[in-house]
Amino acid sequence: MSKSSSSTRFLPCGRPKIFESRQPNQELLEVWQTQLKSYLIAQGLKYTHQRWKIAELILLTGGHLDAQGLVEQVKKKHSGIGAATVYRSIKVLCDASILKESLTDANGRVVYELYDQAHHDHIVCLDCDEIFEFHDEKIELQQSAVVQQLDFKEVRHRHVVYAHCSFRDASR
Amino acid sequence: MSKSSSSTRFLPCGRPKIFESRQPNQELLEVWQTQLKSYLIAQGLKYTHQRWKIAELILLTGGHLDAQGLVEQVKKKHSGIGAATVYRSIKVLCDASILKESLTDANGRVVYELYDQAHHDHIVCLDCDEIFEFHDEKIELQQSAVVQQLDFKEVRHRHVVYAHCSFRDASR
DNA sequence: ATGAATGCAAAGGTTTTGCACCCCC
DNA sequence: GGGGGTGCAAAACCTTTGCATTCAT
Repeated sequence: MSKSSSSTRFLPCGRPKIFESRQPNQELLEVWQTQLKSYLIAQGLKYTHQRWKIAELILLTGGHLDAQGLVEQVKKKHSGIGAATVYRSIKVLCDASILKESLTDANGRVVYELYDQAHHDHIVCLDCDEIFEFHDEKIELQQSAVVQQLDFKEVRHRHVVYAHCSFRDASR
Repeated sequence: MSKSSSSTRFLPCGRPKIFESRQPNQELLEVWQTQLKSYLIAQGLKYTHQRWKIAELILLTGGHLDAQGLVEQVKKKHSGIGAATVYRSIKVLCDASILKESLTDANGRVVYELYDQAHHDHIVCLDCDEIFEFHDEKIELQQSAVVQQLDFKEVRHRHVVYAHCSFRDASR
């Protein structure tokens, strides 16, 4: 199907780009579209062109975006859609379990990502701002133990490591 | 010295208040004042009344404050000091290793805390917004291992658990 | 048809910046 | 005395809100 992945690509920090951003195929897009429609109908809300275009853009991007970044992307591809609609849609998409807040980036902005993923934590590359995911069961278990011992009931957590990339060109 | 700690106090969520906020004594305040002066001199910057008053207020509060909260506290106690100076001072105090960003609270605001502390992570109580600290060596070690294995060099991390308090009044 | 959603613009809230004046060294 | 620091106000940003209009059902 693809003919382009033979040569290795690199991130700005020099790291080989191993993980391609998720590129949902048409089928998957339709699954999500159905999910959005169902949610909206169930809530007595309306399935609008704008809501789907915004969701689609997020799904196709597949990565990590802050609200402002999303506004810009939307403006670029769908100049008719206003910023207010993007902000309002972010909330709807979070409620619809299509989007979720994932972390606060190095600039203090909330970053959103697709909801449709197993829990993971993040590493923010300080050299190229790329966001990587990791999941470690030992950490999760130990965290649960600690929180429980302090008599809390966890709702959610954010574990973000800000780090330099070992691949960074040493001359820089 | 104190005559007040005989009766247990409670946080808004119902949890007994075990940890009193650090109340630096005069001696400690002077240590910090010296540290600030040294830093400023070393950088060719100036030790001003405002910078010290802001630092002192943070030190006396001892807790977790966001920028806006600090502006309000400063306005309350030192009405002559403007908001711009507070924002500018936060940066200076972070550079001087007196303050550091510690976490993002439940409202998405950056919370600052005293730098002069061993590393720890945080639990944000969703019932009363109080911020608790924890430190767990197993988690730290495992995190280092994971990050290293992915070829990153950690600069800092933030591990925040948002949780409900088991002490919360069940009737609420 | 009708109530929700949208786009626009205005308002809100927070943080930064420009500039004249002030004060620490 | 001179250069950084401060206060004020304005600007810059990001996000939310009000309202007339449009659109999905």
